[in-house]
Amino acid sequence: MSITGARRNPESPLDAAAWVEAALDMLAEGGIDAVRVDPLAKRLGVTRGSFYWHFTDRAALHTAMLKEWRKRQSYRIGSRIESQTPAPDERLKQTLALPNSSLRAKRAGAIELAIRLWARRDAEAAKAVRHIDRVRLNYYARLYGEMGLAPADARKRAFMFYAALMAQAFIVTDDATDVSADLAKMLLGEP
Amino acid sequence: MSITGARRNPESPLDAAAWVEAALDMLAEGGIDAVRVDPLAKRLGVTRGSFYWHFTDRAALHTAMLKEWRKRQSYRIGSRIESQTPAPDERLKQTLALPNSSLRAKRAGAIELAIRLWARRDAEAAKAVRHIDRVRLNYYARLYGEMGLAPADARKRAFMFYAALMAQAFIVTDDATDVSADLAKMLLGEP
DNA sequence: TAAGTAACATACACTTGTGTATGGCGGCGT
DNA sequence: ACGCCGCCATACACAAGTGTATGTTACTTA
Repeated sequence: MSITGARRNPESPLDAAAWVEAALDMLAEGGIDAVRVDPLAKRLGVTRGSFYWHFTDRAALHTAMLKEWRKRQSYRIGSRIESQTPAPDERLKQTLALPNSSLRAKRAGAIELAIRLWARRDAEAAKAVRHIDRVRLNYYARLYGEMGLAPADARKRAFMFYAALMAQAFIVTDDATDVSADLAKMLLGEP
Repeated sequence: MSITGARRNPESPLDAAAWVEAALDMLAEGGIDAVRVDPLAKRLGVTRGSFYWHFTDRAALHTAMLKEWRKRQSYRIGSRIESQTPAPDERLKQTLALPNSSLRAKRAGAIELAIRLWARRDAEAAKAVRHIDRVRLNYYARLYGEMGLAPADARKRAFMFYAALMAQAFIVTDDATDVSADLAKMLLGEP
C-alpha cells in the first residue's frame, strides 16, 4: 500500500475496456453476482475510486459487458463469413472442434453459461442472448445451405449443430475422448 | 410482524425439505450466490433462527440441495427404467418434448444451468453433475441399444440426443414453433 | 400440570459491498 | 512556472448478509 494517494501503476493507466475484461473473467468464474466492484478493483490493483471514474455504477458495467460480448461474438461470425477460404463443411468441422481446444474456449463456455443464467432475470441479457443465438443459427443454416440443403432442412440441421456445439461445453463427459469427430460425422453426413 | 416470539404459521412447522425446496427456487432464479439465508427466510415467512436450527451453515444447505437434485434426477431415470410400457423410441420422443411443456420444466432448466455454472468452482457440484450426466447418457444409450444400435453407435447417438435436449432449454429460439418434432425425426431415424 | 423439547424470534458483533464526496498526485499545454 | 485535468486514493454513510447467543412459544410426554 502506498502512503501517498498516487496510483500504483503509473505506466499503464486503466481504461474502461480493462475493467470490462476483468469483469468478464469474474463472470466466467462465478456468475453475474460475482461481478462486484471491490473484488474487481483488488484484482486490478486499484480501488473503487477508479471504477466510479470510468462507470457511473454497476449497471453501466453490466451493459458494457453485454455490449462487448455481443460485439465479440458477432465479429467472430462476421469475419468468418468474409473469409470464405475453407469449404462450408470444413468450417463447421473446425467450429465443432473448438470447445475442446484451448483454455480460452473453456472461459468462453463459462461465459456462455453465466450469461444464459443471467438472462433469466435480466431483460438486457436476454435480449443479447436472443440476438446472438439468431446470428449463430443463421450462420450455420447458411453454411448448410451452401452445402446444398433446402432452407427448412438447413435450419433444422443448424439447430442440431448448435446443440452439439453447446453440449460439448456444458455436458461433463468424463471419458477424455474427443467426441467432436463423431459429432462431425453425424452432423455433416446426409440427413 | 408479530410482537411476540411465536412462530407465524403454527399449523405447519417447517422442515429441512421445505428449506431445500425454496433454496432450489432461488437457485433457479439467480444462481447459487442468490441462495442466501435472509431472503430465503423472508420468503418462507420466518427468520434466520429457523434456518440455523435445521442447518449448521450455508454449506450444509448447499450439500443438501445437491443431494436432493441428484436423488430427484436419478429417481426419474430409475422409475422410467422400471416401467417399460412404451417402446424406447416413443420414450425418447416424450423426453424430447419435455422442455417445452410445463412451467416446472422451465424451472428445471434454470436449475440445470445454475448447477452447471456452480460446478465450475465447486468440487461437490461438479461431482454431482458428472454423476447425473453419466446416468442420463447411460439411459439414453440403453434405449438406443434396445432400438437395435450397436453399443458404440448408441453412445454417440445418446450424446446427440442429450445435446438436443439441453439445447432446447438453453438456446433462446424466438420462433415459438416447437422444434421437438423435427428433432425427434432427426434423432430417431436411421443413423 | 409441570418439565422438556422442537421450532422458532430477537439482538448483537462482524464482514462485505455500494455509492458519494472529496482530496491528491502527476503529466501536459502555454 | 503554473494551472488544469485525467486518474486514482481515502473516508464516510449506508445496506445487506453471516453466525452466534439467548430468549420465547407451542406442543408433547409423563
